[in-house]
Amino acid sequence: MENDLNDKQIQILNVAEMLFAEKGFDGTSIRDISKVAKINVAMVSYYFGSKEKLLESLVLFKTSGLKERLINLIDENLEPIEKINKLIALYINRINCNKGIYRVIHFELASKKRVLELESFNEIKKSNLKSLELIIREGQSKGIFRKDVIIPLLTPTILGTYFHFQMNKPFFEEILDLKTDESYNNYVKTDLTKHIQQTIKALLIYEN
Amino acid sequence: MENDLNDKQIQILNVAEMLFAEKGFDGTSIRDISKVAKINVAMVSYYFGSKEKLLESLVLFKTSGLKERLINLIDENLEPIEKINKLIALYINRINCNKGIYRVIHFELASKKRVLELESFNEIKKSNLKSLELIIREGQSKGIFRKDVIIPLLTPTILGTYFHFQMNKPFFEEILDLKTDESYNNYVKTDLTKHIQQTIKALLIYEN
DNA sequence: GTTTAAATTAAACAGTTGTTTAATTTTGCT
DNA sequence: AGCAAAATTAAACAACTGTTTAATTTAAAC
Repeated sequence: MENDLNDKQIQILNVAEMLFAEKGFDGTSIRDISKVAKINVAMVSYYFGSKEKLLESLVLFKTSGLKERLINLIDENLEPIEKINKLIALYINRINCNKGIYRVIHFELASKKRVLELESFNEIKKSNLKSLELIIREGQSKGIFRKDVIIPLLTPTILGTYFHFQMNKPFFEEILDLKTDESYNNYVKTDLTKHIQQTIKALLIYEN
Repeated sequence: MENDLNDKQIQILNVAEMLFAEKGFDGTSIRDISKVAKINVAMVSYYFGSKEKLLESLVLFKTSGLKERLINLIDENLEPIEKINKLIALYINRINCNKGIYRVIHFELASKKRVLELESFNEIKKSNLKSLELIIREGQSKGIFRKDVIIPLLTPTILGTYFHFQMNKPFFEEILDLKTDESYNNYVKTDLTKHIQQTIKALLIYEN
C-alpha cells in the first residue's frame, strides 16, 4: 500500500473529493477534475491508473485519518451516560469535519454498480460498534441503562439523524431559518448534536 | 400536467426506477433502460423528450401516489403516543414499499448537479411535519409529552434511522444475520419500526 | 554540461453518451 | 380497403467518455 503521495496528487484528490461529493462519481468526468485542479487530463491516469483507482485512492487517503478508534474513552473515569454523550459528540464532529468523503462513501457504497471493497472501513464500523456496546453493557450492569435495547440499531439512529439532516439541507435551511453555511454548521454542532444525545439517553434510560 | 401514461410509458418508468435506484441517474444510460425494457432507444426521447425529463416524469409519477397526507389520524380517538406510533409505522411502511423511488429522490435531490424542483414533494414534507406537530402539541397540552422537544428534528431521527439501515444493508445483513431479502424486510417491518417507535416515545416522555 | 528519469503536454484512440432523422410499421377510423 | 396519425425502427449525429501514445519539458544526479 503506497502512501507517498506528492503535492500534486493530493491536490487532485482534494478536487476529486469535492466534485464527487457534489456531482457523484459518474456525474464527474476526469476532464472536470483536471480543469478545476488545473492539470492535464492524462495526469490522473498517470498518477492513479484509472478513474476507478482514483476513487479507491481517494477513499483510502481520506479514511486513513479516521482510523483511530473511539475505544480510548472507555477507560476514562466518567459515568456511562457521559461516555455516550462524549462518543456521540466525537462521532458527529468527526463526520461533520469530513463531510466530503463521507458523502462520497455514502453514495458510492450504496451503488450496486461499484463494489469498492472497504474492508478496513467495515472493520472501523465494527470496532466502533464494539466500543459502544462496551459502554452500554457497563451502564446496564450498573443498573442505569435498560437491558432490552438493540445496540446495533443505535448507530442508525445516531448517524442516520445526522445524515438525513445534511441530505435535506435546503429543507431544514428554510424551516429552521439557517441561511448561511456557518449557521447551519453551528446548528449541527450544538442543537442537532444535543438532540441526538438526548434521544439516545432517553432511549437507554426510559422505562416502560 | 399530463398524467395519461400508456402501458409502454409506465413500463419504461418502472425500468428506469429500478436502474436509477441501483446505479444512479448518471450511471444509467438510455440504452441500458431500453435494453431491459426491450424497447428502442429513441422511444425514451419520443415519449419523454429527454433523459432529464424522464427523471422528472418518473418522480412525478411515483410520488403522486404518495400525496395522501397523514392528517386523517389526528381525528382518531387514540392517545397521542398511539398516534405517534401509528404515524411512524405508516410512514416507514410507505417508504419501505417505495424503496426505489425514495432512493432515486434521496440521491438525485442531494446532488448539486440536478435542480429537480420538487415543490410538491416539499409541500408533502411540510404537511407531514405539521401533522406530527399537531399530535405532539396535543400530547404536550395533556401533560404527557415534554415541552422542550425540537419537533423538526424528529423527522431526521425517524427517517434517518430507516435510511441509514437501508443504505448499510450489507453491514447489517452480516451483523444481524439477515441473509435473505425477505428476512431483512421483515426485520424492518417489525424490529426496526419498533426501535424507532420506542426511541421517539422515550424522547417525548423521558424527563431530565 | 551531459545524462537519465520523472513530469507534463497535446493529440489521438475507440467506445459511449443523449438526441435526431427519416423511413417503416402498426393502429384506429371511415 | 384506404387513409392519417401514432408507434417503432435502424442509422446517423456530434459531443463527450476514459485511456493511451508519443513528443516535449522539467528536475535530479553525476
